[in-house]
Amino acid sequence: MRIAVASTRAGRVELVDPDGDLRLEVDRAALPAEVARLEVEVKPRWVWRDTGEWAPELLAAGVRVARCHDLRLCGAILAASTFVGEASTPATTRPAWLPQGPAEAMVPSASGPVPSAVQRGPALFDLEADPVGDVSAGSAPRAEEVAAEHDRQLALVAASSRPGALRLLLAAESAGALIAAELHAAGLPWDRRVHERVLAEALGPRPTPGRKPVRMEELAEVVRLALEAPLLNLDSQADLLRALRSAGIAVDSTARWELREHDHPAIAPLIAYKRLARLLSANGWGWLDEWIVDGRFRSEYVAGGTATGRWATAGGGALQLPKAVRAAVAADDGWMLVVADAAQLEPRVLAALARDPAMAAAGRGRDMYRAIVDAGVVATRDEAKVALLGAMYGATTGDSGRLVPRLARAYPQAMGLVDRAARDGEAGRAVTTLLGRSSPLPPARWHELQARATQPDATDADERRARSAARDWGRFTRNFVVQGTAAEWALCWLAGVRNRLADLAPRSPSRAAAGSGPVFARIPHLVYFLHDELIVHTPEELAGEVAEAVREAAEDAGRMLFGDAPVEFPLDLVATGSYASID
DNA sequence: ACGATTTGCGCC
DNA sequence: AAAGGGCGCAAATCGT
Repeated sequence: MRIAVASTRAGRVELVDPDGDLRLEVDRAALPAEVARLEVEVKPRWVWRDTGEWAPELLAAGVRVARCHDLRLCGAILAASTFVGEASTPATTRPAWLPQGPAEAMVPSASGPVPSAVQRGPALFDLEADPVGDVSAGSAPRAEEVAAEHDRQLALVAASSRPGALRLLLAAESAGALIAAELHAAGLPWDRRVHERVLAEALGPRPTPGRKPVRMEELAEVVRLALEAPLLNLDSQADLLRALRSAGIAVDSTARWELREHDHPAIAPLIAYKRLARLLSANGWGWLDEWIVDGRFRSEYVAGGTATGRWATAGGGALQLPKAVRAAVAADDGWMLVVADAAQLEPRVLAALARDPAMAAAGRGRDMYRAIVDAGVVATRDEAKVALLGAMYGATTGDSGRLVPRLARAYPQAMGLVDRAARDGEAGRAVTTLLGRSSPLPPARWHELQARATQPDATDADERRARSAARDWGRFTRNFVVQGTAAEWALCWLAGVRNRLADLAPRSPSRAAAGSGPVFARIPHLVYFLHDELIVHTPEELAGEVAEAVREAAEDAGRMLFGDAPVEFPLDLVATGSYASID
């Protein structure tokens, strides 16, 4: 059973089962209680325009739903998917109240979510996104319209070339939207004192506003002496670059990887300075004050926020937590963190996706890179890693590029798959993940470049530019199929973990997690997700069962995507008090 | 003065 | 070992 949810012009909420006779209208304040009742009585799939419009207030009121269909996210997938036939009639047009185009970010506003003004294309060099017209989401839909749009999307799936795959993808994507809201509501448990200790050890005591930490001042002075530039401001890269050059260090940028190549007494302290400056500006005391409230870090997760289906975040940088501060992620008293990540996920996904028997054999054990060495393809584990990453990212030069051909001989099917994806991209065609998420098409500017290169009066420079842009886009599509399919595996894993945790829930532990909000205070709950890694915060007596649930969900995900393909997806998994880095 | 762009770097 | 894919964020710099 499904229930369409929509707000009325009078600010009330309609709940409609379009296939039955359920039809309710309630005050917004009464919504959580009504949803909770229906969740118990009929356990429907909730159908709504945007999970972000509804889930937060439900969670704040202590109500969680099991399943939903997010029309915005699913509509974006279907609009782009090559699994969906071209024969779209006027009757299958997306409604005005759903944003057009793939995966625009929706930003909250007073009148409800609206699409952000800019539609960002992939961040590929200087290619600009297509200009986008009026993308106003229009007024809020009525429940009948929500249900009709759901019907339209289901019909597209049914008429597609791979209905089963798309159904799984849409379910996983919608589950992801719920989980994103739940991660925000629960928050990541954070020990401010541990974080402050990390900062003090690295930077010295917290400086007064406007001053730099003493460790940074000391290092800056060493650099100035070594460069004989007594007044140099290290924070100005232009000044810094000039100073480096007049000290005889031939660099084209102040980037660390380039600095590292040079031997000069200023280099080591400069790199140390930059490391501290980064820690201070990204995760220093200011960040603590802004983001840690009541012992929780509440980032906003953006499910489906990137072209490949990986998530993004808005604010707080939750997906870029430096290893140095992860020790501050600490379970509440009486609770534990179950930390799990999928080891070598992307190469395993490639092996399974391509059904490459030789690479799958390497992907059967715990260490795929070691297995590639044992198979005699390359000499060292490092080479195996670099070669495999190079194959997936499209490396052509350097050691990585040099090793790729050996990989191609050993694993022709796997390399064939990514090479084909690259050729499709170079030709301006979309590529598609296992479950049906398709890559965006290159922007108009890209096509102009290609067209110009074929003109009779095209210059060498025109051709060079066009070829370079084509190859850039080919590297994007090459990586897209692997990264996107890995994101699908991870989403299925995450959704599976969520479902299994819900089954563990009824037994309540003795101690409540005080900062986790009304829904999660007494039950194991997800608190973090990072592409191929997740954390569950759990009462300690349930940690063993949670770990088992996480493992089972990973096995399920492998089967759901790849059936009996002989590739394993082993987890690195620990139950611990803190997320302190172990490697 | 202020918004947009660039640079550098954190994560996967 | 090399500088290949996807992101977000902060600060400096550029452009108006």
